[in-house]
Amino acid sequence: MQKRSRQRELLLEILCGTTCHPDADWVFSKMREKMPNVSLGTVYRNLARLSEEGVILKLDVGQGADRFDGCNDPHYHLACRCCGAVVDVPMAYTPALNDTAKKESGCEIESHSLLFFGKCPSCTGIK
Amino acid sequence: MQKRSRQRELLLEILCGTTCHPDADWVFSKMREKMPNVSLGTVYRNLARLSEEGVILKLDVGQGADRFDGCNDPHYHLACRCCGAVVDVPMAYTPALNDTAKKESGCEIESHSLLFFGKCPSCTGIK
DNA sequence: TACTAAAACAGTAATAATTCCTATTATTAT
DNA sequence: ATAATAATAGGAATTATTACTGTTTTAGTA
Repeated sequence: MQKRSRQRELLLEILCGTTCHPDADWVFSKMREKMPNVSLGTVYRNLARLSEEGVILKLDVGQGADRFDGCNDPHYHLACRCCGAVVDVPMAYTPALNDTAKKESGCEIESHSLLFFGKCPSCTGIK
Repeated sequence: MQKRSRQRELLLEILCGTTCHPDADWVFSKMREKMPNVSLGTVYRNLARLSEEGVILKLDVGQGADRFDGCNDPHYHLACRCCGAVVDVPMAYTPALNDTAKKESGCEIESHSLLFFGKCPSCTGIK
């Protein structure tokens, strides 16, 4: 039987209160500000659980730690190669890509992830 | 000044001789069969170098070790959630996705990676 | 409110994947 | 052949994450 925990609720509040797509360590620091004894294991365990439940999204951006997104509508992201930021890309989510892949390959396709690499709004134009 | 090495040449020969999208450790084992003293550091260093040079592709499949592909034409992959295999998805590479993302976000987009999750041909139909 | 079962936690150890370091070896230009 | 330096082998170190264990918290029940 599933039980609530103050730790998980705080985690979700913090994650939903930012748009920075943080990693586990950032969430851990933020949680420590309000709950000084929370442990990193708890952060990882709850991030894993919430993403398995579909409450949050887990983003693998190809290098460094996994990032998480409190907004769970499927959508796409850009990883900035200048500053490392991960930002939302406001283009339509395209489930039809799954159908195309299925038709071409004959495989059962369940989902996809599309990640762009480039420069985020604040780095665009520099370097 | 860049120098050739027998290690790097063997690595490339092995990677181009398989379609299994192996990880560093698999490449290391195969190399050891022909070159028993090769070190894992050398494998990692050359995989990184060759992928930076664009000679091979580095694939991040969301869990476990990075995978590598000796075929460097941009193309898409499926990660099988049953057996862990990574297989090519024979659908057209779509650079237009970059243009769409650019138009919608105003960001500079350099590239994208599209990864499907589902079942590979040998696992399709089971479970 | 008190009691109990088990879910969740804190703190720590362990693991997996990868990178870094240093002395030695191999490659290439002369 | 010699010299300069790129690359290596082997191992240590780092990073991100997971696993373990004894304690605390939660929630159902009396």
